[in-house]
Amino acid sequence: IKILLSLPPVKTSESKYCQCLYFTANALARKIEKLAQDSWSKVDLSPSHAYLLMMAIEEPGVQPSALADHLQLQPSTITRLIEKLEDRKLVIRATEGKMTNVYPTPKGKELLPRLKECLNEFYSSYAGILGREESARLVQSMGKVADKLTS
Amino acid sequence: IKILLSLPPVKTSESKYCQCLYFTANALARKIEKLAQDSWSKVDLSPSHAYLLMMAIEEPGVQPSALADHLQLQPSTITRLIEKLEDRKLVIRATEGKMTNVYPTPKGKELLPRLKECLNEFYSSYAGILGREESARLVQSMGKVADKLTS
DNA sequence: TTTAATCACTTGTATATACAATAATAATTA
DNA sequence: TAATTATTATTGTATATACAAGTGATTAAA
Repeated sequence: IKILLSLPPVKTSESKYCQCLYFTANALARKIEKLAQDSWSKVDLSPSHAYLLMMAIEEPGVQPSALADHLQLQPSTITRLIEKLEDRKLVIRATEGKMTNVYPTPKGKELLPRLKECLNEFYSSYAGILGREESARLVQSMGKVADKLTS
Repeated sequence: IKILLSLPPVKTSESKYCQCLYFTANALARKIEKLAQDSWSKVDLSPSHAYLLMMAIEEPGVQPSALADHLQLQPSTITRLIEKLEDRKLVIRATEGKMTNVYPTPKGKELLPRLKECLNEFYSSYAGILGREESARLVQSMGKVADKLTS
């Protein structure tokens, strides 16, 4: 007789090194990344690309340095993200002197309603699992901790 | 007169999208990753390589699948990590049929005391910033959340 | 007992991100 | 005003990880 065991995945909290912030933080980030990717797959963008595009729509002409600050990524990463969005004709860059401004194209702006849908879907997908309260609490405390670690 | 402003970095909790679990979790994970990398740079290993090596020392003959479970990484990632440790003569693989066993080499075992030092340094580095209590609480709640997201 | 399914791992390739070095421009200082 | 320094962004390269497809080895099914 074949027993379909289908072992449940090892829980993060039961992993041998679960008490280590390193694994826990990374494992959590990867799971959230996956949730987010699923939500934004409908517009065929990675979460980071989608957020960047949304920022460019909300604040046309936003500069890479500001994007780097808000998205908490390095400038070089921002350059790479913009390049891809430019390839897809969703934004354009206007360089003037040492400054660069990023503007959404009409095609990019058209995408806004769908982007918002994805955002809502993503929020719901974790709020639905964790509850609104716990989600908010977690985000808050992770934010505070991240700040403390910036020393 | 030159004013040395040296602007403080934008705080995670003040970022435009700070309320979004996506950025917060990723930003936190990246900061912790960096702390961990600093701690293990003394043995010239990435945190993941170091943990894998420690597991192989603690449990000689451990299999890639078990490593994947405990380190919460995909099997292919484990293969890559082992390859590098093998290149550096810190572990060896013994393949028997479809199974593979990973053993530390003498050179790998010698490294154990230094690995433990790094581990302690890493723990101290965040416990020193966050406090033991808060660290433990955070790890716990992140672990619980990660489990809930595995659905 | 041959065939099919499953398992344990590996390989090829892709993504997300970073660091270090560079270029171009702008702002300070001498 | 010429020389130096700082700022903004980009490029080349590297790391950490994943997914999907592939390879043997084993187990189950026909």
